[in-house]
Amino acid sequence: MEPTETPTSRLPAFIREAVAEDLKNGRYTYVRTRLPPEPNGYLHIGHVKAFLIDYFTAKEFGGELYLRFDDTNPSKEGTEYVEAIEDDASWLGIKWAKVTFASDYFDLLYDWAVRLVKMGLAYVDDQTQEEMSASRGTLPKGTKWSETESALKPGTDSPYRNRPVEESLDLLERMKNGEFAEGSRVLRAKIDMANPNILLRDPVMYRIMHVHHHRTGDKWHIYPMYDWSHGQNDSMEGVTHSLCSNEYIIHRPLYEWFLQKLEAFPSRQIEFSRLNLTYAMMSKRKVRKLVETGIVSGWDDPRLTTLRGLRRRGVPAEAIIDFVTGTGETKNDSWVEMAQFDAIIRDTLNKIALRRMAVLKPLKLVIDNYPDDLVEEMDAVNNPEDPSAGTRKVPFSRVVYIEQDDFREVPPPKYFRLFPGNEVRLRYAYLVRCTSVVKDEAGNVVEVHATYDPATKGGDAPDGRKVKSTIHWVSAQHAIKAEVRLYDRLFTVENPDVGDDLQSIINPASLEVVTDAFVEPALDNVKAGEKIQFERTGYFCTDLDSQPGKPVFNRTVGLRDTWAKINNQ
RNA sequence: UGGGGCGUGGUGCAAAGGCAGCACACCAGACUUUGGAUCUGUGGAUCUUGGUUCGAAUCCAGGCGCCCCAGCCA
Repeated sequence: MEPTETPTSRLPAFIREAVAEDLKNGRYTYVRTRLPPEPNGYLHIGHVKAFLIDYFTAKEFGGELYLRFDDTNPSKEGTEYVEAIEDDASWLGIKWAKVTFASDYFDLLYDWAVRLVKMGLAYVDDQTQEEMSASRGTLPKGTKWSETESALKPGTDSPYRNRPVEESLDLLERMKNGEFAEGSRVLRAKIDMANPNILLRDPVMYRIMHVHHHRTGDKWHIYPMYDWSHGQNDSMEGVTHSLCSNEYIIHRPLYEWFLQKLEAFPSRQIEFSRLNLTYAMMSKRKVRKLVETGIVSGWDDPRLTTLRGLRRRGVPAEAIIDFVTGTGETKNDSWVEMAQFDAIIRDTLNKIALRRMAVLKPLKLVIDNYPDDLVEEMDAVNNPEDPSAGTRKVPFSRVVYIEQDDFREVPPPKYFRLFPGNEVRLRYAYLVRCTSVVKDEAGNVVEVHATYDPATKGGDAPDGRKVKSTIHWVSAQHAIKAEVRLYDRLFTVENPDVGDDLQSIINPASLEVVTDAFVEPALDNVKAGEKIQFERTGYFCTDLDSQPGKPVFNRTVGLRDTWAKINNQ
């Protein structure tokens, strides 16, 4: 029996310790976490870390997880994203106790805001956006922090800051009812315009938006800001631990201020560092631009690190989870190398992918002494890593296709594959020796001739002689034509999130479409999403574009290629 | 002359005052019916200065570096 993995190995130590301590000292008697995606785009690998931490924290402590959509900005959000996010998260294997929405709490949240106004802790401000920005006591955009001493400068109070409570109450009600134009007024918390933490300089709670909401329709004309929603929703739902990325550290004092003033259930915010992956684009805005400008084929383009893209490329959910949890979670800013992700994908696929033979760049090999009309069924292993995957028959005949790369008329040093006079093994078939080549007028090799040793059926020589190389092949008369999409990294730079000229950082070789590959007959009827290893080439996955008799394969990741390294030296 | 966070090989993570270890990457070799997988080995790190201590990556003080914050985004 395999030892089952302890759930503790999936959680960052500092979070586990903090939660355990809260339980031990009675701060909480149970654990509840929440997953707070904004339904304004598709999930990418950067989100997975937060998902997993929330999920495993709840799981490890016998608590529960809520999936709560942060739908506080209807101008950017929509139902299609809600469905896609639920679908992607389910695919990852994440389970939640229930689905909620920030908008479920709009009524209660409004009541809480009224309470704060009545307590003299919030007020309606009539300043323009520019006035507010100027009075915050900071410098215009573009100024470097270090270039100024004015960052010290406290903000100045709004002229509306001390208006009567009754007046604020009336204006807030009318804001809610849609009586005022967008941008004309906001509700602000009354905290401290001189606070060194800018978020505490009377933050905006509600802004006016005459926008249709995908769940509440036209009921509301004001919508809450993140800071005046997230913590309150956590509290309303009885969330104990609100886990988020480091960028929210400076929001924590505000998070706590609201809950203390309202004497509400004291949810606790704990932060961790977000996942940065080299060569991956994490900015939703920029990914959207890639999709909209047609640089990629859609949100599920296999070159994207969206969950949908990874899924279509053939990356198993298990590999994503192992990768993200395996990178370890700390508060350190970090950049994980894409190579590490590739290694885990290979590792996962190595155990489960069925082996098949496929020739991507075909070269005809004629075995002159093999009978013209003979076809033999060769026994081939489906997965050497997993005997239970069984074997299959592969037809062999006089003319086969081999990879162009597996033949050189003039072999470079350390090249062990086919060249005139050399003997190699055709995998699971025979030892063959190259006898001659046929060239076209331009001098290109278009056909290779060889002879086979009938005593070596299956690949072993009775006299015990060894060959240095085994190459794969597909019988020409049995071959199935296939399209193969060779994906490579989308960007030429490690951090594609900086800069705005997308076109200049796109890897022109990120997709090579091979339309006339040949694959063995066993690949005729594979269902979409099937994980296959093309022997000696890489891991592939059948694409949803596959048609009967015309399969399409995506390269998930190449095999580790020692020859490529030798070749480069 | 603002506030906050973070500093361990190339990258990511361990080591909770006691031999600085693991994975990926890199290099060398063994084995191999995938130049895959597997196995073995090499090289390489505690930001810095001082202090406490028999002993410091770990504790203390100063310095340095990187990151986040001035949306009516989340």
